[in-house]
Amino acid sequence: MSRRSGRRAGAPDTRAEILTAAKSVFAEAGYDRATIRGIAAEAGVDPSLVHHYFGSKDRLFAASIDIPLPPIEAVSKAFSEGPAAGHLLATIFFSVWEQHGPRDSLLGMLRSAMGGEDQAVEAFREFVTRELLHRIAPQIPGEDGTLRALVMVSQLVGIAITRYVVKLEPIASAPIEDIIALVAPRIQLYLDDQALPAR
Amino acid sequence: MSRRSGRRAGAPDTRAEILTAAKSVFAEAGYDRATIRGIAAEAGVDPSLVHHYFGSKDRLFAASIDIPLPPIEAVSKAFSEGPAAGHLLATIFFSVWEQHGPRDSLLGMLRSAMGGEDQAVEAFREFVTRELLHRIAPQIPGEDGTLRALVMVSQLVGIAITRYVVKLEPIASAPIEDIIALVAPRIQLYLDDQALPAR
DNA sequence: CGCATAATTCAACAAGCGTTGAATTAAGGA
DNA sequence: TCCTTAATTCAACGCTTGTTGAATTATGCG
Repeated sequence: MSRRSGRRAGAPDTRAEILTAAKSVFAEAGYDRATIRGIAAEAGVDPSLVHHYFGSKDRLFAASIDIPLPPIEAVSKAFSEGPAAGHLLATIFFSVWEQHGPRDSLLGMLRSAMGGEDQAVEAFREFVTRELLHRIAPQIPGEDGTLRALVMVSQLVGIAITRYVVKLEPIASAPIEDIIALVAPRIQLYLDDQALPAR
Repeated sequence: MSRRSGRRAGAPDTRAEILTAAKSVFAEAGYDRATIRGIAAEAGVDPSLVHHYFGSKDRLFAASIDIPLPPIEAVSKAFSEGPAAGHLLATIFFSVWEQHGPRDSLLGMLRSAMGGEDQAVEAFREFVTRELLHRIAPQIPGEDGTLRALVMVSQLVGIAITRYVVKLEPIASAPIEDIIALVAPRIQLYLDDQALPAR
C-alpha cells in the first residue's frame, strides 16, 4: 500500500509495540506516575522514538485509551430479554473487563480519571455516557430514568474498581460468575421498579 | 501546658493551617499531582516549613488522611432497624461524604488510591475493611456474607466516585436524598436476600 | 535586657521529567 | 551501487520536584 514503509511485511511493528507498552504502563500506573522513559524501556526502545511516533505524552495517552469495545453494542438488545436483562447486562459489562486488552485501556482511563487528569476525566465521562448511559437510560421508564441508569452503572463501576483497581478481597479473587449472580437481581430491580419511593 | 510553645494562645496554629491546606490540595489533586510547594503556597508559608513540621510528603499525606469518622460507628446499630436498615445505612454513609472536612480526607484517599499510590491503596483497603466491612459482613447471613457485604459497599463507593470525583450528571447535582431513596431498596435486598442464586 | 529555643525563611542541591534537534543506522527503489 | 527516506539513537536543554542545612527572625522566660 504505502511506498514509504521502512519495514518488511513480517517484521515487528515498533509503533504497535510502543502502544502496547503504553497501555500496559498507563493501566498499572495511571497517567501521572507513568513516564515516557518507562514506557520506552518496557518497549525496548529509546524515549525519543516514542515522541517521534506520538508527538507528546498527552497524545500517546489518548491513543492508549482509544478502544473499540465490540460486545458492548449488545447492551441495547439486552432489554428484550425481560427478567434476564439484568443478568445479561452484568455479563456483558464484565466480559469486557475480563479481557486483557480492553481491561488495560479501561484501567488506564479509570486510574487517570480518578487521578484528576483532565483529559482522562473527560474521556471517562464521555465513555460512560456514550457506551452505557445512552443505551440504558431510554429503556428505563419514569422521569428519573437517567438518574436511575447512572446509579445502576455506578454499581457496576464500583465493583470494577474494587476488583481490578483496589483489589479488595474477596471480590478480587471471586469467580466473576459469582459476582454477576449477586449483582444481577439488583440491576434487574433498577430496570423494573419504576416508581421513586416517596420521601 | 508545654513550656516550649513558641506561639501565643490565640494565635493561628500554623501547623494546623498547613494540614488543612494539605487536605484540601490532596483532595483536589491526589497524591501525585499535589506538590509540597503548592500546599505551602495555599497555606501561605515556605515549603521548608512543611517539611519541618511533617518530615516528608509521605508523612504529610498520612497525616492528611488520618480522620475519625464519628457517625460511622452507628453502622452497627443500623441493623436493628429491620426493613429500614438499608435506608439508614445509605444515610449514614452519605452524611459523612456531605461534610466538607471528612469529604476532603476521603477524596484525597480515594483519588490517591486510584492513582496507584501504595500507601493510599493500603489505607483505602484498611478503611473499607475496618470501618465498613467488619461492621456489616457479620450481620449478613450465609457463607458469602463478606462477598455480599463488599458488593454492597461497592455500590455505595461507586456512587461516591460518580458524584464527588468524576462528577457525572445527573448524580453530581441531584439531592442526596433522591439518591439515597433510589439505592436504599437495593441495599436492603443485599441484607435480606440470603441465598445465592444457583448458577 | 539577654539568652535559649522555637518558628520561619533563604538558597541550593540532586534527581527525574518531557521534550528537542542533530547524528547515526538501516532499508528500498532506480 | 547510490541516493532518498524512514527508523532509531545520542546528548542535552529547561523545568519541576522533594529534600536539606544554614541563616534569620520572632518569642517567652529569668
